[in-house]
Amino acid sequence: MNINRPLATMTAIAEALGVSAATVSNALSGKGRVSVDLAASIKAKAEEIGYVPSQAAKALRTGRSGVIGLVLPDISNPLFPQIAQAIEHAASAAGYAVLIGDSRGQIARQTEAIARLLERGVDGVIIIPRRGSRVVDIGAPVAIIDSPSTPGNTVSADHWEGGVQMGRYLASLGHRRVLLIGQSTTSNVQVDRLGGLKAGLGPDVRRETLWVERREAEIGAGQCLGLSAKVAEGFTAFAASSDLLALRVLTELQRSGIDVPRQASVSGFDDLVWSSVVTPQLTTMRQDLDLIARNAVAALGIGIGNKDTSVAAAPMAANGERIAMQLIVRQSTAAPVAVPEEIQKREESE
Amino acid sequence: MNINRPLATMTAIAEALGVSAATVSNALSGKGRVSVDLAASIKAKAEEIGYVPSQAAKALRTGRSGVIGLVLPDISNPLFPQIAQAIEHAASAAGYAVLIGDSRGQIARQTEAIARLLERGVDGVIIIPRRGSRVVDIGAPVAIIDSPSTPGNTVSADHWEGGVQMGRYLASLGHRRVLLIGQSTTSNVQVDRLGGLKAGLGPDVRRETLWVERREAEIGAGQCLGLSAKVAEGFTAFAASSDLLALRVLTELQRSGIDVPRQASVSGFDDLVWSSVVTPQLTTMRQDLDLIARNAVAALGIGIGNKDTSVAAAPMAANGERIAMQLIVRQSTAAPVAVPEEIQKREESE
DNA sequence: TATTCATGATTAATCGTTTAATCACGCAGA
DNA sequence: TCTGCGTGATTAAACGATTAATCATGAATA
Repeated sequence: MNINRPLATMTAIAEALGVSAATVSNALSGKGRVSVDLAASIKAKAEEIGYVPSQAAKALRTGRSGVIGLVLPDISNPLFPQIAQAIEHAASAAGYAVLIGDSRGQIARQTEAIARLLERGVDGVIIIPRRGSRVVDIGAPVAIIDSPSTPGNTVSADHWEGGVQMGRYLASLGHRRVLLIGQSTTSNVQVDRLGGLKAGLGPDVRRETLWVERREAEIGAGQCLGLSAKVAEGFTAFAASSDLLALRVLTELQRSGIDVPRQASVSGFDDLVWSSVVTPQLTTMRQDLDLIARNAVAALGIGIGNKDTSVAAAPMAANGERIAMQLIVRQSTAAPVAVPEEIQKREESE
Repeated sequence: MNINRPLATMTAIAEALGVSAATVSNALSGKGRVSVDLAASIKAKAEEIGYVPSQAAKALRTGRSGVIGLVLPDISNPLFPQIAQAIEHAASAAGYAVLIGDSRGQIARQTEAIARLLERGVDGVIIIPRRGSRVVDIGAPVAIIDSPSTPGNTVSADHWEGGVQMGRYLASLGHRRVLLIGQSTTSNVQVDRLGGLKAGLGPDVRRETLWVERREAEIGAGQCLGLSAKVAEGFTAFAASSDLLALRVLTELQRSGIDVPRQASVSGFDDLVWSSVVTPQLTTMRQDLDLIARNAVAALGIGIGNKDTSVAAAPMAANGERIAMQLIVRQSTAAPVAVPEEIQKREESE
């Protein structure tokens, strides 16, 4: 395009204006002492020749790359696009670029992925750890987005409180028999969400918990979870710990000829992209990912500013910010139809 | 962790062994002339002190950052996780790191996102352009993953041929009345897929095309598409241009009390994560994203090797590799039930 | 007139690698 | 003995920005 692009350096500006490179640097950064008119003409010249600072040189000199790493051990996580977008946005607002760190779904490679990022000279790392895996000290600023109940967590949605909200909402609709559905008990996030749900539903609501991973160990993966039987038992609401699970629940119920939400309500968590395209649209809890991302980046920024990287992680781990979740009511939840008498009786006698 | 980490430089190795830094560089890169035993002891020392080359210094000196940018204009694309993972893997195998470029869903910001990546000194950019947006010459190596029918496309799945496969499969099941469902006519990918579907279904199959975006302009977003009416008309198969659309179709049909696949078959494209968790599991076409990613990175590698970046894009645009798609048959498709007589008659009379 | 001081700009070193150019040295051929 | 050459290593100059230290200049003060 332009032959002078590689020449668009500070020295080039300096030579063109007959000043020293240091002056150019000072003018552009506004740090040293430069007369206003010289600074103006330097900036004009920079603009004119299309000057773009060399990140490599800056990184070499300052020891900061202006890049942070983002590690998502479970990249198949459907929330990934939204998280990545939120982090990228927050990071670029803070002047950072984001490098992808992928551990290819294997927990063991999480450390390896982090190491690769560190070799690339990232100034810090944001990690969304896979279910319960611990992050070792890596000698660099780290922000962990997991769950408030995870030790070392830096910032995350308040999954418990989100569960409470959803639980209260379902109870307020009149549901008195709710099935809580989680994928795995090793996930702090899911445990929190279901725990919150129980608390929110209150003591007057009967509930049962279904852990899909455990059930699948018996019946085989991908099999029906036997939800229509639960409806027959009198369950009127199915609260899943994630939209993915909610989707599974929704389609299984529909397949069994159960009308959602008339005969059974279904709710999820995360507000994934498809939540609003399915019929009926899914009621769910949304995380404020933008806010979470901003906090994570901010926490990192503090750490990066720290000279001593080995202790930088300590002050950050202290905050453990928890971000409120937002209830998104759509079509998959409604008040239950009148409970059949025989079930109501049995329930009372129990 | 170790105070000597910042000291783990080439010069440190050189001093420790009493040789020059140049010799260390030669030994480690295997380029210059170094005696085998000296090289061995240099490598040993490097290992010992935990030497990690400074990417910044290397980038400054060589003019190559070893980083490529990945631009996904529509980051909410549910295929993003898989694409990102594939690209990251292919890139790291080729010695590159991947920087996220996000245009926040806005087509106009695509160029802006690319510019930001370029400022970061990326050696090349992989772009998955949003529906039909053109990529301007950016004076750096670019690989475009879109559709073979897009001018400038570098590598992509053979969406048309994938459509043909799916069409043949549906026809072979015995479907004679198929509804093709796409989101937007501005997407080359979707147009290709539906075009291939038509070709694959052959002349004996009656079909109609539903463009959701167009329909929603009339009925409003998120409304029912009136698919049960189509079933009543005699349509036995619904072939969507993406899994997201297929999911919408599936749930709408189920909501209407239509049994999938007994009364209607549903198929999608992309094999997204949820395809196998819904009930019934979705029949779909899978892209070989790993192969696509490898090709894209390879194409970039060629370009990066080129000194003259302004013409580097030219030889790459020439290949336009198309990667075969793979049919994943699951539960959402089956042979149609016998067609009701009156419909069959009407069809014949038309 | 001599001293101090603020201002504005320059010098030069530095970050860690790469690489072309150079050098020292021993050995074979003339 | 002198020249030429291959081998193994060194020198030194980049790459482009940052920054502490220095310097020149003129105005204000003693």
